[in-house]
Amino acid sequence: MSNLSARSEDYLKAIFKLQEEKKVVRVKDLAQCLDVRSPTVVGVISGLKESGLVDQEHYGYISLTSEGDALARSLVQNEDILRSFFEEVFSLDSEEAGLNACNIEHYITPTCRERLVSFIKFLEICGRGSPKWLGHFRHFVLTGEPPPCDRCSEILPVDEKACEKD
Amino acid sequence: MSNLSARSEDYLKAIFKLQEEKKVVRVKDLAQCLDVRSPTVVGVISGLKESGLVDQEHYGYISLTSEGDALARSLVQNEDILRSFFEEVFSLDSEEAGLNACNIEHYITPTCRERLVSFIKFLEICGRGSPKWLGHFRHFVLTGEPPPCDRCSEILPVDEKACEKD
DNA sequence: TAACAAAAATAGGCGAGGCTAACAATGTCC
DNA sequence: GGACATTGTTAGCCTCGCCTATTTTTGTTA
Repeated sequence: MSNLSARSEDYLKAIFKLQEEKKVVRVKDLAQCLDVRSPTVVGVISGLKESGLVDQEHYGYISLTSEGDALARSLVQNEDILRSFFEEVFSLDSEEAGLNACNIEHYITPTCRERLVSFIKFLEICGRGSPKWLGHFRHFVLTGEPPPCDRCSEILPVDEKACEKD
Repeated sequence: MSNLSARSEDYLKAIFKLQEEKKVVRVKDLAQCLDVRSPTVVGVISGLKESGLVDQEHYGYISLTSEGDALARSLVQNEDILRSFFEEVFSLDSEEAGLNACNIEHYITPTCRERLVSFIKFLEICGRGSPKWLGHFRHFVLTGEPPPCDRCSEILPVDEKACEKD
């Protein structure tokens, strides 16, 4: 995808996010954010500098090159798509959705990503973000009770209508 | 999850799968399957032996201990769940679904896995594997045309019924 | 401005998971 | 049973991403 290791992508994403919220990014911030020690950051950053994705002057702040920014932005975007999916469809809480999204983001193929986007868009179109069947699924997850559409598709048109109201 | 690196999990899964189809597993088979050289396999396997997950006598065949077998089975099962999801819900072709599943399997949290299982079960219950909305989604993915349920939920009960027939 | 605190960089080490080249064991076939 | 091909192992090296200990630079403050 990006020719970078998963870990380097993590560093790039972290820089991007920190830049948004803090304006300047220091080695120390990154270390804290990624839960590693400063020398580790220095090492990885030096690789990203060589790849032309990151700028930093000696003992100075860290920033993304335009190339690095574009890449980081797309990675973060992928992560956001995944998080939305996990939150909205799978009803994971924000933290767990984020964890899954962050870890998985490196590995999904472009088509898979595209399908995720489509799926979320589909939800929007077909039920303003939450079509009926999704409510049924959430109910199923929480209670284990089979969804009402079960009955619908087995019995009468009358009941189908009832289900739709559900 | 398993306290093992993602890569070690790959080796374990590969042994499990090869064992199913070939009965005996050799270093060479694993090397081919994982696209690495024999010495690499020997190195990783030696770690798995120390962890008590794999058995092998000197210059002999490789097999899973009962512990290794149990672990590998659960990993492969997770992978299968993901593949089903990608194939059935996202309409990815078999190969791409497998690729995503294999790469992602290491990273999903237990709750996320559970939701995947629930989701697939939900599809089974609510439409014998393929409820109407899923057909609509597939159509949406292929053509970009908005799903009919869009119209349904905006207009009249009569049309709702029409949608259900769709 | 000199001293000290904070942050970044360097030096050097470690384990995982790759590799090649060389060597050892095993199996097969005349 | 000896020769040779196949396969597994060992040795030794590399990169990545992590670490601790130490040094260098920068910033602050008396």
